[in-house]
Parts: sequence; structure tokens; C-alpha cells
Amino acid sequence: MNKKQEVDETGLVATQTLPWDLPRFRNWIAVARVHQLWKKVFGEALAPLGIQVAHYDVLANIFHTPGLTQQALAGKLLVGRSAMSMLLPELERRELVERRGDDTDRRVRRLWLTPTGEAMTRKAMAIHVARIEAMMTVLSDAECDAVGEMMRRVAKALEG
Amino acid sequence: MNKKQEVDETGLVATQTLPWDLPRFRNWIAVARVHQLWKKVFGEALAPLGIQVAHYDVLANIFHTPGLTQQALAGKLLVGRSAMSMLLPELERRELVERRGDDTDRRVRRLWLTPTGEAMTRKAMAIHVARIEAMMTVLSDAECDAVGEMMRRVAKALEG
DNA sequence: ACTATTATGTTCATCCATGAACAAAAAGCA
DNA sequence: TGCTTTTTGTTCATGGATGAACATAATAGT
Repeated sequence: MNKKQEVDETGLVATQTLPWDLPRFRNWIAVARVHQLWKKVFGEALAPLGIQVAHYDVLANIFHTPGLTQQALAGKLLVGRSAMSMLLPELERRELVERRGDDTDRRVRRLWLTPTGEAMTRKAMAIHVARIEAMMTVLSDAECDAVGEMMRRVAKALEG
Repeated sequence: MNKKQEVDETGLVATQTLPWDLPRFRNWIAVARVHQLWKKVFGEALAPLGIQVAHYDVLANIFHTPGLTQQALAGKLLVGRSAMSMLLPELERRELVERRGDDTDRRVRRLWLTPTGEAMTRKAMAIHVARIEAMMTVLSDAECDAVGEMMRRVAKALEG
């Protein structure tokens, strides 16, 4: 039985298509579930380094784009600016990240990795890569690329 | 240039494969990004009903499996038991959910939707389905199924 | 140049989720 | 039966993220 059937007050049978009946729904649930599982697994893999996923995301982005501003970083991470104001002092205290003002715009604070921070980031990235490779071995290269391409298409649709 | 090259203290060139060089990595990032975007979009779509995504997840699961226990629900949502202890009193206060003890095991509290809760859940599910359909229109049915199948494979790998 | 608007980052109250410690009930075991 | 272990749910201190209100700096408009 694919639909829940109910008798409404008029005596007519009302049907509603339930989410679980729809392939698109079930397929999306699979995506969501994998992402959720991944966050758990990756968080545990990162624990030995003494950093958390949120910290790693920051470090990896500064590694990738040294000198970016706090706002740009928040944008990449899809979080609010205040989240960076809360996180970065901790990373600065641990001397993983350095914040330097911009000469031509004294509002912005540009972000750089310290040598310690870069070393930490490299270690974490190695873990990251290894875990992703392990997780994705159940997909062929072509399948993996196909997923990526489709997800980029969906992301574009969501943003627009 | 695909690798960062660095000269280490021995004078040898050390290379590290960077995450962004790897297709598997970039493809996974696309998955993560879509999920993150989705959560934002869905949260906003749910706001008019006055409930949050976490509430909806609870309601939809009780709808799908009436009478399930708090622990079973936490398991499905991949959260800790305490999260349910925090969320459910609020849903009970709003008379969307009812908790009833089990006769044969007085530890457990089984969860049921009130008529109000079921009506709310149906509305929310309609929004859910509509949004997912909208998001997924950029994929053909076959593509969408393929994504779902692959993600279920990956989830299995992550769980094992 | 002067004012109004916009942009960047910080602070604060609040909300969720966590995990450890706990209480109560059930199950296992002698 | 009586004792220990396991299971279920709650409480509490903690941490991360939010968004509104704010301060400061840059830009636009006149």
C-alpha cells in the first residue's frame, strides 16, 4: 500500500502522497544520512589531533586561501560572521592562526596560518583525504565524479 | 600546478597531495555543501509553520513509526538520548506529541502524535516533499536514483 | 567637505546538542 | 530468591552557532 487513506468529514477518501513513497525523497534521505554519518566519523578521526571539525574547516580554508578575511571565511563555511568572532580567538590563542589588519581597509582582519598551524593543518588534511578515500572506495571513479557533478548542479539550483 | 612543493631541512623537495587535487575530495565537498545549503533552505521553508527542522524530524519519524521509543527515535536521528529528553517536553507542551508509558516495560516512553501533531506533520511533510522535488528537478529520475543508490552504498561503508 | 549608507567585525542573550553522572526499571545469573 | 549488570530516560555543565544590536571604518551622494 503506497498511500495512507483516510475518510474525512465529508465521507470522501482523502489521500496524501507520503514522503517515503517518493523516490526523490528516499534518495535525498540517503544523501542526508551519509553526510550526518560522515560528520561523526570525521570528528572522531580528528580527535587525536585535539581539534574539532569546525576548527579544521577554518584551518583548511585559510590554508587554501591565505590572507582571506573573516567575512570571506564565514561565507565559505556558510556560517554567520559572529561564529568566526567566537572561534578565531581560540585558534589564535593556540597559535595556529594569526590575524593581521589590512593596511588599506582597517575594518578587515586577514587570516594566516602560523607554522604550527600549517603543520597541524597538513596532518588534519592527510586524515581528511585518507578518510574520504576510504569512504569513497565503494564508488568507482566515474560514479564518484557523477555524484559530484550532480551535486554541484543541485547546489546551483538551491542557491538560485 | 597540482602539488605544493617545499624544501625541507634536508634540502629535498617534499610534496604532499593536497585535498583539492583529488577528485574524490572535491566531489565529496559538493555533497557536503548541498546538504548544508539544504538545511538552511528547509529551515526557512518550515519557519511559517512555527517549527524547526529538529522538531520536524521528530514529528515525521513518529508519523512514520507511531509508538516508537525515545531511544529508537534518537537512533534514527543519529543524536544522543538526551537530545530527545530536551526536545520532547516542548513538543508535548505544544500538544503535538504525546508520551505514554509502556505497560510491559515501565522504563520506556512511547511516542504518539496528537491529532494536532498529525495535522502539523502532514503540512510540514507537504512542504518537505515540495522542496525536495523542486531541488531535485535538475536531476533526471535515473540520475536521482543513481545518487540514492550510491549514497546508500557509502552509508553502509561508513557504518561498517 | 558633509552627511547618509554600507561593510566588517564584536558582543551578548539564546537555542541545540553533547556526554557524563544519575535514577529507575528490567534482565541475567547464582 | 537476591545480587549484579544492562537498559532507558533525565539532568546538568559545557560548547558551538545564531541573529540582533552595536562600534568603527569605508563608500556614495549631494
